[in-house]
Amino acid sequence: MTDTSGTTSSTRDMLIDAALYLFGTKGFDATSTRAIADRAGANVASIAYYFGGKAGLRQVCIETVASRIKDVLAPFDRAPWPETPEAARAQMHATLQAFVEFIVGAPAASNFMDFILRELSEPGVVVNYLYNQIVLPRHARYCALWSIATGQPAESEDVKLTVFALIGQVIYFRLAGPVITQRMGWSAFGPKQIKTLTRVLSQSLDASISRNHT
Amino acid sequence: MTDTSGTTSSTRDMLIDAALYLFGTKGFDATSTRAIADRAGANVASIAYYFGGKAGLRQVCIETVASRIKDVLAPFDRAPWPETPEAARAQMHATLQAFVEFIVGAPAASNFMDFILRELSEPGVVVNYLYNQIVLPRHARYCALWSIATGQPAESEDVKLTVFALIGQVIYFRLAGPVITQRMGWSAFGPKQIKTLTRVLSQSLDASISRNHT
DNA sequence: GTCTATAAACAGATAGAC
DNA sequence: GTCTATCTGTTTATAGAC
Repeated sequence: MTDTSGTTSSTRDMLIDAALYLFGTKGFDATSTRAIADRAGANVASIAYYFGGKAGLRQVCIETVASRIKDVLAPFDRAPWPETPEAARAQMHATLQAFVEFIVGAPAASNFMDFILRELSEPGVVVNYLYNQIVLPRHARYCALWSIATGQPAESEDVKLTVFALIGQVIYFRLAGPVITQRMGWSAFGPKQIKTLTRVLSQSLDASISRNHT
Repeated sequence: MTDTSGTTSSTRDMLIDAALYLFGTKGFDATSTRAIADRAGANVASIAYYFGGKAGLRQVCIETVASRIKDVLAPFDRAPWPETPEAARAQMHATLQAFVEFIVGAPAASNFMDFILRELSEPGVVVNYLYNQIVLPRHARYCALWSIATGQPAESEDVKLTVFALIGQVIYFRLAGPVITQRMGWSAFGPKQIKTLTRVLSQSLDASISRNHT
């Protein structure tokens, strides 16, 4: 396997993937460096060698996750800016669908969604980094879309809260996944379930936009 | 202070409160038994004496939280069953308002809301206990209310998911509190902010009910 | 019931051979 | 770059005095 990027990073990447999985499923404090090394098929000392220590590995995990999420969301950020309320509404629906598929469905991205949710609950530099890199620019854009669709001022308290509620719904279906699937009688969030969920949330979005449309 | 219940439980209760706070803010694994004992003004060995160990204390915390939450929600569970769509809609609004005040505002209940959210993310016996004691009976009731308000079948997939989305919004505002208050330019979720949030979520609820009302 | 002292296991970090 | 061996501190749990 030749490495065209210029650096040899096989075990380094293995360590990041292992840490992402273990931090996400068990939590940072509950994960030992030995467990990470074992899962990566590497040695304990390699963590200090590559990342300076456990804390450094966590920081690299955060940056990796932020980078990957930005890659996934990039197409939607580059979508042409809508000029009619109908176009704005359509773009919000498309974005919502992508959100649900990515956040709730996440067959491959499962590792770092769990990681993010764990980090989100403890305030600090981590949350601030994710906030500035991911949340704020996206939230501002969706507020602007909402404004175009409804005519309400984009930076009003009501619009900002409404958009947060919209995002929150999706996040919650991921967070409370086990409880929800049990109640629904589902074994997991498969393609069929994601489709149903997307339809329900889309209807709710439509109802809110219509209601607020002047 | 006389104890009419028959058992002396002062230090025991102090330990539970301390554990609830520390497990909730820092997480179970990141909390040492020494930190719990210090905060409770008790000795490390008292944890083993009363609860058998750290794991036993966690289990007692779970049961305590479930019990307190049921006490808070009891008045709403005992509300008279509505007979008209309008009455059902009104009861859903009242319940939503109570939810927001309790879950997001939670000035006193802050300790065990954080605790719950941490436990919620790791599947196992804990989640199952909370699910059967708290989530399932409440969710079923709200589905029935929704059914009365809209005419849709209470146990349909769409209604169940809609009610989960409704609950999820509120939970999310608690979970992502730091990020949201920062974006809103708020210092915290005070009474004024709670009122604004309740109004926005109520409008969203109304829009969905109206849209689905046959 | 409450405490001190300590045991036994485990954590993260590091030194140095190869 | 990767490994073994080890250092140092901290963890939970427990034995036993009072």
